[in-house]
Amino acid sequence: MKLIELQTSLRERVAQTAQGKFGVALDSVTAETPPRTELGDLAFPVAFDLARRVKQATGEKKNPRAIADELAGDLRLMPNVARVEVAGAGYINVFYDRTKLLIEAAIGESASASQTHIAPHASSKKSIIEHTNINPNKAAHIGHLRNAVLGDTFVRLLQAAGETVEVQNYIDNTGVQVADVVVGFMHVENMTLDDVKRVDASLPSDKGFDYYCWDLYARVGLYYRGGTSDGAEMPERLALRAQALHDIEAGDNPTAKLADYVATRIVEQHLKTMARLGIKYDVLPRESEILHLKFWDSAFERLKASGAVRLESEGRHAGCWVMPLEAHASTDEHEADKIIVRSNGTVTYAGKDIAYQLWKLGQLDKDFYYRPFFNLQENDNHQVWMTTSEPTVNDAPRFGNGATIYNVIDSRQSYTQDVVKRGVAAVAPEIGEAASVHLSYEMVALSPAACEELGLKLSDADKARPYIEMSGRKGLGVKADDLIDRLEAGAYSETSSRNPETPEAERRHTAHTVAIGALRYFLLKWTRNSVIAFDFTEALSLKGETGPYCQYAVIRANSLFRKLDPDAIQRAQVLLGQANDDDALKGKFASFINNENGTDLWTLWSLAARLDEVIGICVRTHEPTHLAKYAFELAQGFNAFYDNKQNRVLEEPDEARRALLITVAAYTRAQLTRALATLGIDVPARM
RNA sequence: GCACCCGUAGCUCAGUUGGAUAGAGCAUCUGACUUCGAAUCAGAGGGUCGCAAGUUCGAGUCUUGCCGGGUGCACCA
Repeated sequence: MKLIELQTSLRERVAQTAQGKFGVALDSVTAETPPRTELGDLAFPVAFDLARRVKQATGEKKNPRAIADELAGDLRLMPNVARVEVAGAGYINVFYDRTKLLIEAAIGESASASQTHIAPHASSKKSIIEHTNINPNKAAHIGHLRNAVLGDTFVRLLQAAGETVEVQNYIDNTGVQVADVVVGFMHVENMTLDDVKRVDASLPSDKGFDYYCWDLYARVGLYYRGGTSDGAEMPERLALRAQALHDIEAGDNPTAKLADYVATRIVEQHLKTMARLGIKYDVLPRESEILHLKFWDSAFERLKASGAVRLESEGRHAGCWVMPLEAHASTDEHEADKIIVRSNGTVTYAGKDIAYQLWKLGQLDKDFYYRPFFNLQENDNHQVWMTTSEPTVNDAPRFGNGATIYNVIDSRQSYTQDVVKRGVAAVAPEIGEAASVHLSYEMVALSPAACEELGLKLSDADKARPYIEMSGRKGLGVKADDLIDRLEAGAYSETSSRNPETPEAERRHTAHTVAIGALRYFLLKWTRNSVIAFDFTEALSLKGETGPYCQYAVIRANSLFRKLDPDAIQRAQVLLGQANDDDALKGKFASFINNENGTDLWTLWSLAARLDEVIGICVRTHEPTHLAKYAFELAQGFNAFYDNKQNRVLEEPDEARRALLITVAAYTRAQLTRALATLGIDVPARM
C-alpha cells in the first residue's frame, strides 16, 4: 500500500468515526506530517474542531482529549498502523507499521522497476500553457528566463501528474517593440532588408542577431530622444514608429518584410536559447495571423451578442466599445470600464487577448493554418509549428481547444489578465473564469551590485534601493545566453579540477548540465510573487541551496552503486520481500528499523515517498517552488544518510541490514532523480 | 485616490486549507578528508514574525486599522 493511499484511508476512517460517534459530518479532515518523526507519521489535529462542533450542535462540553482517545481507538484497528498516541491537548499521532510498509514497497518497486513515468489519463482533457512570449526584437534576458522556466516546469508538473499538455509561445510580431527595431534598421542605420541579412550573416554565432538587436533597440530609444537618455521625445521621430507599426500591420510592403525577417530570426534565436535549458514548444501562434485571419471579428460578434461589451454614446468614452466592470466605491460614472474598441474602430490589446484566449478554449469558430517551424538539433524529433495565414496541407496536430489555459505572465499584467478572464466568462458562462488561470510572477530586477558589475553608474539613492528594474529600452539587463555561458564556465573549471582524466567532451557536457541545474533551480527557489533581486554571486553559486547540491547527492549515490553489483538493488529488494513470509527475517528488519538509526532511515524513505504528494501540491497551488524545496530537502536527507558512519553500505557485514540500506539509498536516488527531472534538471554520471 | 503584492535571523528567502519547540541557504565561529566523492557533513551563535487591536482551545498564517516598500490603474502593447 502506498503511503498516500494509507493516508486517504485513515482520513476517511476519521470522518466515519466523527460521524458515527459524534454525529458531526466533516467535509475535509486535516492531516499533517508531524514536525518530527518521533511524533509519528501522520497527525490529526481534528479533536479540537470536533469538540467545538459537538458543543455547537448539542451544547454538550467534551474534552478534546477524550474525543481524541475515542478516535485513536478506532484508528488502532486499521491495517498498517502500528500504534496511535494522543499527545498534547488532543493531537492524534499515528505511527505506521514501518517495517511492513518498507517490505511491501520493496516488493512493489522490484515488480515495477521498469516503469518510470505515469501515462496520461485516457480521459483527461488538455491543458494549455502559454509561456515565454518574448517580444521578438532582441535577445532574451533573465526576466524572460524566469517566465520560461516557470512555465516549462509547470508543464512538467502537469505531465508528471498525468495530464495532457500543450505548450504555446505567443509571438507578438506586429507590436511596437518590433517596430522600434525596424525603425532602427531603416532610419538609424539606413539599411535595407538585404543589408540587414548581410549583417546578420556576418555576426558570430555566440553573439548573433539577437545581441545586435539588443544594442540597436537601446540606440533607437536614444534616437527618439535626440541622442540623450534624458532628452524629450521628438514627435517627428515617434511618427516614424507609428508609420512602421501601420505598415507592419498592413503587410505586403518592404517595412513589413523587414519586420518579418527580424521577428522570425529573433524567434529562432530565442528558441535556441531556450533549447539550452531544455525548453520546447508545440506551437507558436503569431499576432499577425490573429489580425489577418480576423479572429477579432469573430470574438467581437460573440462579445456583442453576449452583452459583455456595449457602445458608449456619451461621456468621455463616447464612441468606444467598453466592457463594464464594477466600479469600486466610486460614485463616478463607470470609472473602471475597460475600453475594448477605440472610437476610431481599432481594437485594444485586451480585446485581441480575449479573442486569442477564446481560441485557446475552443470558443472561436476560426482556426490558424500551420507550418513546421525550423527544427533545432537539440530538440531531437520534436516538431515546433508556427501559425500562418495561408491554407497549408500537412499533418499538423489540432492545436487549441484546451479545457484549462495557464497564462504565464508577470504580475504587472494582472489587471489586463483579469479583464480577459471576465470577458471570456461573459461570452462563455459555461466555461467561466476558472478555465483561465493567470500564473503570475514578480519581475526579476537587478541588485545594485549587479548593476555596477554591468557598468551602470548608480546614484546614491539607487544604491540604497533593494533592487533596480531592468530596462530593455536602456539596454540594462543580463542576457540569458551570457549568464548561461558564465555558469558553464564556472561549472567547467570545477568539474575539470575534480575529473581531470575525463574526456573534454564529457566535461563540457557535464558543465552544461550542472549550469542548467544551477540556473533552473535558482529561478525556481523563490515563490512566484517574490521579486528576484538578481545577484551574480548568488546566481553563479554551486554550493548550498542550489541545483548542483541536489545533483551532487545523486552523483554520490551513482558512485556508490557503481561499486556494487549491477543487480544489487534488485537482490536487496527481493530479500526484503522475502521477509513478508518469514517472521524471523521480518523481526530482524524490524530491529534495524525500530531504533534511532532506523528512524533516520525511515524518515528519509518516507520523505522520498512523498514526491507525488508534493507534485500534487505544486499543481494545486500553481507553485513549482515547493518541488524545488522538496528536492533540496531530499538531497539534504541523502547527504546526511551518506555521511553517517553507521550507514556505510559497502562495509555493512549483515546482509539483511545491507539490503535495507541499499533499498533506502536506491529509492531516494530514484525519487530525487525524478523530482529533478520534473524541475527540468538532469544529472550527469559524474561531476 | 483605488486595486493587487511584499514586510519573518546580519543578508536573501521558506513556512501546505490556522496546529506541537517559527525553518533553510549565505555570512560568522568550532570541528570532520589515510573515509561508499568535502560541490559534503556535524555543531554554535543569531527572532518583539513591521506596529496595534480582534476572532479562536490555538495566529507568521484569518479580520480591521495604521507604518514602510513595490506594482498596476491610458482611446500604449
